[in-house]
Amino acid sequence: MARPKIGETDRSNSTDKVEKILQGAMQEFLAHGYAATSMDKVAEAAGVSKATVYSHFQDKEGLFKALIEKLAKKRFQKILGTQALQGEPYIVLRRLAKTALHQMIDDPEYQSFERLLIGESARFPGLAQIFIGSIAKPAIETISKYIASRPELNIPDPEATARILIGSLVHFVMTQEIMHGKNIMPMESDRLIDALTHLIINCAE
Amino acid sequence: MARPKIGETDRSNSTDKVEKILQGAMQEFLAHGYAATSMDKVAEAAGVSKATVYSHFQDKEGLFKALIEKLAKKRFQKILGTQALQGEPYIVLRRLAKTALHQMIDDPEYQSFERLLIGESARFPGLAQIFIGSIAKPAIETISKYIASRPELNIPDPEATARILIGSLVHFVMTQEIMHGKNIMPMESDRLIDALTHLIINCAE
DNA sequence: GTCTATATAATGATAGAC
DNA sequence: GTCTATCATTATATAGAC
Repeated sequence: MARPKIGETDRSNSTDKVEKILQGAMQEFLAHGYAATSMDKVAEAAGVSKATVYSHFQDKEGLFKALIEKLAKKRFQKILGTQALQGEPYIVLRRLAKTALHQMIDDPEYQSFERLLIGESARFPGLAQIFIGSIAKPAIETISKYIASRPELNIPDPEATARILIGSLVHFVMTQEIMHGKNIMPMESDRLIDALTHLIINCAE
Repeated sequence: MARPKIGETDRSNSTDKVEKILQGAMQEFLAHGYAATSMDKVAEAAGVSKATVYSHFQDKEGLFKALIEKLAKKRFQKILGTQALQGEPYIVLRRLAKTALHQMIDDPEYQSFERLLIGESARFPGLAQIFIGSIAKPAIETISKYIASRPELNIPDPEATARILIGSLVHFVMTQEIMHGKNIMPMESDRLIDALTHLIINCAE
């Protein structure tokens, strides 16, 4: 709604529409990007009229920002819901890499989200930064702390090494899936995982 | 260059227009993306009329594809023009990483190109594949061969390791520059280079 | 080959009925 | 709050003059 008042009891009717609009917006923006998505299509996908969309969101840009922030929060929950990082590095790092890789590969929504954020990162730098701050940064910090907690790994810069780990995985999904390179330069994901764990673990020896 | 046709007069004028159109298209598409770029703006940026644009390119999609293919070729030249990979791994890998990283960081056109290709990789999968085949694949192959040529590195899977190297560098530029994360999670590029060379070199010991 | 002018369609956003 | 109907603008693409 346009002006929420303090202490106002939410009308569930209205909240439902907002949710439907965000659902429709997600479908359209993720499929076609920002500029190629029309408010008519959003309204149609949401099952409401266009005027209703404009009664809940100021304009196209406002709707887009609200959607991206919602999706970033959702991803944040999904990723931080992974298993706690503790135990033998060989086990933990392999499981971490395998889990993260397959979560990205098996999730078309994640891939569309990446396309959208990167594609619009010039027009909406603040939204890309929300993604960085709420997803990439905590992920790197978590891994960095784990690496630092295992002195037997003998890694002088845990944070930089965490970036190498994450960067390798994300870029693998970027080339193979998001940019459709898996038929042009195929590689089993296990080979990447093996090579990564080899680099990180065997360095200590 | 252009194929000379019998009886054609004034062909250099026409070729000039094509070049001007592609220049204008580059400026607009790189700045605003595919959908948000109008043929009017392309014509204006190129200094020609819109009808002239349509006389040389079938439609917006055709112009876009021609531009991306041209840019991919240009990048291909630019990247393969790097120094030959031979010599001591510590020297070669550090120089490679440093050069590649700064070429990407100091090149806004590259960053816009990445935004464009990834953002449009759902609508134009073939164009993303051209990029993969003409840039990412040869780069990985070159590094892979170098790694394989140095058995003292003791790396069991050179190709997967080459992907880790490239992936770390590209993803670093992706988060820091393209997605504007350098103020949110800052890191000196030298730290990444140090950590990478540490992982790859010290593993052999 | 290149231009000006225009046809046709779609877009973001709003007015007013209920 | 939600809808239908509509406005003003802008888009892709083309016709016809020179």
